[in-house]
Amino acid sequence: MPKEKATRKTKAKAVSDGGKKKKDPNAPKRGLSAYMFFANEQRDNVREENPGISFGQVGKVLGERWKALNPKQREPYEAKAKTDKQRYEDEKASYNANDEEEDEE
DNA sequence: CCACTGATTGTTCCC
DNA sequence: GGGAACAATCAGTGG
Repeated sequence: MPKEKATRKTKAKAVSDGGKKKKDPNAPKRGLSAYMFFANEQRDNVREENPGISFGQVGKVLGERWKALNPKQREPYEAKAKTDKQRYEDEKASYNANDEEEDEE
């Protein structure tokens, strides 16, 4: 097998009830992924080139196109993802700061 | 120290 | 509103 990530759709039910990776209290939801931004733009383009296609096809072609793109093409998307990540960092910072003390609300 | 795994995010589709 | 294929990503925990 080339590469089968058995680590997918984990949200199904990570650990039964062990409670190993306790979710963060404030959970600074990470920034979006490059794919998220890519989909935001391509979603329009893809649907335009494939009028009347179902989500199943859209999602698939979307992923294929994404990989079909060159690193330089993903640059703008990765750049956005990076920007979002920075936002996430800010949340993480506040989340960490809150951990110490500081009570705003 | 390194690896993995779990959690998250956004799109569209239909119920 | 949510679940599901599509991909990325990152932080925390374990050995």
